[in-house]
Amino acid sequence: MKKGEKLSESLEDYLEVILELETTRKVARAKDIAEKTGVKRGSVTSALKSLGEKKLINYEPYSYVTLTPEGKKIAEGISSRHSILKEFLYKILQIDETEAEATACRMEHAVDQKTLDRLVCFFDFIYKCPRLGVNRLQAFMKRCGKKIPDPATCKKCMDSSADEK
Amino acid sequence: MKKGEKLSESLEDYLEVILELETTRKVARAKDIAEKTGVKRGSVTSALKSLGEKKLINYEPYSYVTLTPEGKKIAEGISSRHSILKEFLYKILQIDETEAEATACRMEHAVDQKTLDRLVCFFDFIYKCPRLGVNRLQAFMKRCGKKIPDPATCKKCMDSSADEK
DNA sequence: ATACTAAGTAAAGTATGTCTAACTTTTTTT
DNA sequence: AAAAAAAGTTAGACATACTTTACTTAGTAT
Repeated sequence: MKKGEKLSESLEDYLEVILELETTRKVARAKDIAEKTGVKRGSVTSALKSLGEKKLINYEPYSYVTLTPEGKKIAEGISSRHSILKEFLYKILQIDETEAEATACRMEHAVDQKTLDRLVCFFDFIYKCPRLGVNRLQAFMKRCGKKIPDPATCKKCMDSSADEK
Repeated sequence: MKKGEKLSESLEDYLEVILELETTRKVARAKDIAEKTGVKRGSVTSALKSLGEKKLINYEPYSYVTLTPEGKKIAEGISSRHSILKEFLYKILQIDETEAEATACRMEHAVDQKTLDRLVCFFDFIYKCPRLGVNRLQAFMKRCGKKIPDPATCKKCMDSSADEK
């Protein structure tokens, strides 16, 4: 698996699921992979063969699979993308958790490393800038679309202490 | 084209490009579509047939194509997703324009309407909240990863007027 | 230990979406 | 108006990724 070649979204999903299963149940079995990814068992076999050829998993027919170091690195990368995106959707945009989860799943294949780095940096600002106050943003997002603060509200807010709710 | 069925990423891309060509050159021709999408002419023909069957474009062999009202609605939706995502990447995360463009292209197929609505709402806060001051956030993002403000800097910022650079 | 059941695999079929190469239609040039 | 060029189409091939059905292997229970 050369660095230049990039995995299909489908194979990325398999790796992510395998990592999750390895973590929660020690080993990943085809049946569980099928359930988690929502595909049939037969499809899993093909995917595992493909991942095995790419040296991303240790695959022996009729046995459970484990990630190779290379595969694990990739899986962890995807998982990290997922978490960061979900955090943005859930914590910043205040989208409900289930939906945030699903959208993060779709987005995780589309973002590159730079965007993620920037997102993390962005979180840093949002969470730490005392002038902003993350609660203030979150409160605004929660009533998103309902009403935009009028100038008077803004003035009041400006005069208040930064750390308050 | 029922509301429930959703287009493949590929077909979404074609619609988006067709809209763009209709806008900039009045009509969309297969050759231009091929260039914009980066596929060969033969592939475009197949895609156009498929879009034609779905009543999203008016397709007659050997003629240029136009979007049906339904197709236009979808294309505009995708285009809007693209713009909003690009704005987030470019204006907020301060990713350079070319890269923001490319990433938005990949992400536009993954986000749903709710996420977009929230993003727009989020922009509203970021741009309008005088306490935050969008310039402050942008300045922070520009030097992203270089250094995080120390408490002293924060204090100084808190004491300064909100609208300053 | 054998028979049963659950899990895994294999093969054949479907659907997308791409390419190439040959062919047809349209447009342009002369 | 005929020839040449450009644009569009068709057909066959390939890759991915999925399903279904039938078969094989592994694990469990008696």
